[in-house]
Amino acid sequence: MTRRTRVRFAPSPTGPLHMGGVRTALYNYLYAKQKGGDFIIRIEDTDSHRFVPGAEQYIIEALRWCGIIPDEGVDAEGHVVEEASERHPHAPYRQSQRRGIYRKYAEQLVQGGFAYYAFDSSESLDAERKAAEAKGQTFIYNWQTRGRLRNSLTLPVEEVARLLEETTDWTVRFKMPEGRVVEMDDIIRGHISVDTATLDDKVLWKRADELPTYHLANIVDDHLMEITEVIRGEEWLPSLPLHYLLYEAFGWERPAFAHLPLLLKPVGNGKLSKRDGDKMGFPVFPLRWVSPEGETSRGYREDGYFPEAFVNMLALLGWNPGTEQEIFSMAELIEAFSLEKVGKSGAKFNPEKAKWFNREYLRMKSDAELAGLYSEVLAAHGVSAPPEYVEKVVGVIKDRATFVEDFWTAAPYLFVAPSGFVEKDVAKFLTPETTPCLTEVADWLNSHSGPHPESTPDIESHVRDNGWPMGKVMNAIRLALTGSASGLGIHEILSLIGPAEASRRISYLLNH
RNA sequence: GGUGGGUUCGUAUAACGGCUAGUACUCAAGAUUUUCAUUCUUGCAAUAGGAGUUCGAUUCUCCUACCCACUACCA
Repeated sequence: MTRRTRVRFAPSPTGPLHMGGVRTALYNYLYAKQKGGDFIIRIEDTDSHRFVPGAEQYIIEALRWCGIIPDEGVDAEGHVVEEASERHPHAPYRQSQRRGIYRKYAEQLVQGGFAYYAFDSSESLDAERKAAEAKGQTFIYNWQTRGRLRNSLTLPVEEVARLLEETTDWTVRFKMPEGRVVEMDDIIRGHISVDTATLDDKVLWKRADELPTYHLANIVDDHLMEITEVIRGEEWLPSLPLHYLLYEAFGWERPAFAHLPLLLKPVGNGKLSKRDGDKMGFPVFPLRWVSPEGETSRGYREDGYFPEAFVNMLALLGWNPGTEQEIFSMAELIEAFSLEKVGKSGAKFNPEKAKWFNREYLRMKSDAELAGLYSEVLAAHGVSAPPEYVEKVVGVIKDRATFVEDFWTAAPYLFVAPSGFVEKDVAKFLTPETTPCLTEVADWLNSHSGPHPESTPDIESHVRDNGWPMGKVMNAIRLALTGSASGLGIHEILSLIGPAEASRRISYLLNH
């Protein structure tokens, strides 16, 4: 009998979730949905020192914006569930609120001889590290050193009992075996083997704050929450042997593992970091983030990206369908996704491609939907216009935009008369040759502004019939209508703003 | 330093061990257009290096180089 697929995204609320984290969540989500299983959110806040207020809410909101909705762990209002219910049987989903359950598992490991109590102070361990460093070596708390350190393996039983009772800065450490090769399998990377002699005795539980470290909490909760596949970032690969050993020590069936490649910065080397975005002018976060210190980082949402485009772009960063299809709805992603086709190497994020995706999605949207979005932008610029008019405008300028905001920057003149003119273009097109033509056109347009608004005067034919130089006159007219010699077709502009307004603008330019 | 992972055009990627190494983004050129943009066409551009296995290697093995991650009482 096969178990129901259950995967989890387990972020640590130490700051905003960056796009790499979103991708990890997305892959988990796609996998779960494809298998008809559950996608669970668990908050791994076992480090009280690094807790950042607002981060947890940010993470949930960011996922929600992307359309990544958890089945379990977060309620309909976007709050992390604290009380168990049928839908959320494993509550609470915040590890800090589960602290009571980890200690017994740590004790169980000690009883079984898989772990031990360590009483070394952080100061003494720091001193060990410094001493080793001075000799050009690295201090490792493991089979080589644990025998001379202060722990339940070296201290008398009574002393251990006393310290356990009377002191509060001790920890439980995993007793990493010294001579074993752990054979592991990764869905993406295949077979991996590691010699435990090179590994250290990781801290599993801290008496000081009565909290587990990531490793223990992770394994215990994944087991308790019946997780079937662990899909996480590549940075966890080095601790996979420990996790294998932990499952073994508990005697639990372990989930399958898949370690995702990292997201790299667009230029140079190294993983994508918060600073790259600020430096190179693209967001690394899904949503804008204002740190408790007041520092602001931009977000894809606020930069005008559609969540579908952002998700689509992210999905293809490290995964491909094996076909040449590039545009995928969430439903199509769920259908096509497979961990086997996830790449092994880190992916450099390309901001240009992200824009391309947004442009594609913008074009797929209906004029009506876009008009609704554009109206908000217009309002922000202090402009209001009838919805029918905005929709017509959108239809005309859709192809020149990547973001909704571009509708405005590409053609503000469809709503407001140009307040100034590009001097270079004025010098080039407002010449003794074109001026009389403009004067004539202004009058001609006025004569067409009256009773029949349905038909737009054919200005091109008019210019041709008069035998004027087409390019020069048309550009002079465009200059009058838009403020510069580049932009939409004259006829299109005319059909939108009307002959009367066009005539007015031409007169204005002539008096300029 | 140690351990692990990785390496196909600038970027993302495709290629049962078998066509001239394909596609998309970017870039360049041309066509179309009253301008700009769009659109269309064309082009530039890659298997990190070296051995080995094989009739044949981008693909499998080994070595080297480079890149990345981890090496905390952080996740």
